[in-house]
Amino acid sequence: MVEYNPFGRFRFECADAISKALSGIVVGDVSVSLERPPSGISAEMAFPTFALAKSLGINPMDLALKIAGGIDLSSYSLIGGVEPSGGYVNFRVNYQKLASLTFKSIEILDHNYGFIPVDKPLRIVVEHTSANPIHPLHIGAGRNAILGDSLARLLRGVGHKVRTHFYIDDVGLQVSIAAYGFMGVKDKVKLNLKPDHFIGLIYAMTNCLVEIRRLKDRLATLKALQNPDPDEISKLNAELSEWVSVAEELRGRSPELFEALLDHVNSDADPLSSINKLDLDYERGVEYAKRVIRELCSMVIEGFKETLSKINVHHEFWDWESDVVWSGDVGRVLEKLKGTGFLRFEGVWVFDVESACRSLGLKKLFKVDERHEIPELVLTRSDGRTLYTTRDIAYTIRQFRDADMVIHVIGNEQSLAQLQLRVALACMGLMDYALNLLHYSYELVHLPGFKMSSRRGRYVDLDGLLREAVERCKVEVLKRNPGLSMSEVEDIARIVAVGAIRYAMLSVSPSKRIVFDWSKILDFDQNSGPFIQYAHARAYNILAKVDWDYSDYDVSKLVDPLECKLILDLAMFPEVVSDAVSKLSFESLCAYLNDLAMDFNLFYDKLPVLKCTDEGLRNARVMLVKSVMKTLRNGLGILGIEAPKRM
RNA sequence: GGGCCCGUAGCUCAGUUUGGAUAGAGCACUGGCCUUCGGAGCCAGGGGUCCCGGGUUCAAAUCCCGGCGGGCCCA
Repeated sequence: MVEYNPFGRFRFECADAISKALSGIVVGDVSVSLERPPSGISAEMAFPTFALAKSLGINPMDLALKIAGGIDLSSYSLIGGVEPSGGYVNFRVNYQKLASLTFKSIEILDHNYGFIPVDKPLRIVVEHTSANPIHPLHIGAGRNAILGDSLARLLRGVGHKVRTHFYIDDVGLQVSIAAYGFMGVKDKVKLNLKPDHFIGLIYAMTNCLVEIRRLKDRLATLKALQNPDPDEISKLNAELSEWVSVAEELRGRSPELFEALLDHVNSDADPLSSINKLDLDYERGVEYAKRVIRELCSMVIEGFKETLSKINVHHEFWDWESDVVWSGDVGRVLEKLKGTGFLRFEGVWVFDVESACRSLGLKKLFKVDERHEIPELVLTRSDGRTLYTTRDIAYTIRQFRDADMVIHVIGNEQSLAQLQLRVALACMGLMDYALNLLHYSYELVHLPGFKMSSRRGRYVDLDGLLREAVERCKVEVLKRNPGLSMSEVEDIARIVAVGAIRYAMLSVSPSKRIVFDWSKILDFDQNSGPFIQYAHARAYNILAKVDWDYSDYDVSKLVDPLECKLILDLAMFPEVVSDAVSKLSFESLCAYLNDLAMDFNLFYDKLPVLKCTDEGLRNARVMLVKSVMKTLRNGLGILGIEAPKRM
């Protein structure tokens, strides 16, 4: 017999036993809510009688006694015992029967163990990472990518049809700044850099030079006045000197590139308007602009793909924001919104989100406090260019073409824009979309000491983080596996490093900001990816030495508390996964896998498998180890962490 | 000024959606285990006004109201 959810089976039996026992005591249905007793209580499931006792006007202890006495254990297979304790009815599980059911289920379900199939599979779009294509992915984008990728793995696991999308934000001023610089140097300077790093440097330098130029021009204009405002002059000077020091920093990274860009900017009478023109031309689809910006973005995206694949992240679709604009979708969205009566024109088009919410009664639907006035959204610039959120409305509608649900994995700072987006959809009569769009919000990664700033070229990039982590792991792998070839060492080190990084990102709630700390990410002790991977490798190596037929195993001999704990852990895995699905979060799953690894290490230390002299017990332990190995592997799979055979 | 998020051991965090028995991990700290299937391991120990104040309840870290502190967004 196969059971997708062995512990759930036990839970069901307990609830059934309670209901049957209650039918002799209470009339009518009572909802039976069971809970896990705290450690220290020797029971696996408990029913608190307090609420029911109160409604019946009797003492909880008496009620618990009465219920426990009314349960006939003979009709249940997994319940090993029942007893009243205070106001609780406590159930003990029959470990041997649970083990038998669990082992068989894991054996047969194998890679699918843990995933209880959903009744109705949905078509779900997960859009994640979507970093600006003008600099390398930094550590914050890494958090986004790892969360989004794991969400996709989790949802696929239980049967949803998931598509992952990367939204290439190639429209907008920042890309135009990078492209402006790129145009001036692309045929002159060749650096031996990964393309995204090369463009990142061009972007930071160009932005810096243009800023300095802008500030100098402003100062000159200001000083030419009759009565210049001294406060403003000193403010501009302060800004200028900050950018000058940024320039020094950047020049040091590549003097050749810096000088070339400096020439380029200096030879232009008005760099800012050149950039604005490029931006406008790109949005209009003018050929030269298309050529240069697409070339630049494609280079960066090649770099992204390389980086992402190293941390086991892959996107199926790469959508260009410009395609949405050029297709006319954005224009149609704007027209449609104008027809709703919630737009007004004051040089630019403004969307009155608050009155839209009020007349359509959206606040309750979107769980926004009625008293909260939602700020309006500016949709266009004065020259007709659209703004980011406007384009995002059109893009979201596209995402829904072939999907029941769309998940946007985007930082917490975008929560207002994402709310305004939902309101816009609702106004356009797309209420289904508005309700099935989920902003999966996460806090950014902070760097102690200074603020990360792509505009200033200051960030911790993912490639660097990974390189550092792999180097650190290589030392450890070499120490433990002296016979391996360098490429094997490299492979294992990469697997472990990625395990460490992904676990570090997934084990804390997305709503908590992460303060970046090398020592924490590279800590391979308990509560880390490598700790779990290590338990897997240990289990694998025991099994690799088993060369006999162990199908004749005797679960009744698994009586040691260490064995029982593992059996319980294994049986509970599917409920942990369901919980992750319903909360869309990974913290409990991480904690579970860490516990399972820890419980396995304990067992490993105390109870021999290969050297066990009792044959039936030895074979049962082999089954236990095998089940642990598969469960660890499946759990790590959700987190996008590989389960190594050695490390 | 308004909104969203966060506040639990020296540090990093689970637990809060759905209230339940003695609030859990890891790191760090102190002391132990190297004749054992891999020591990235295991065992023992100390460490708490669950930010504060009210309220609801048989029962509050958890729910409600009011504050305080930090981050972000809008202005």
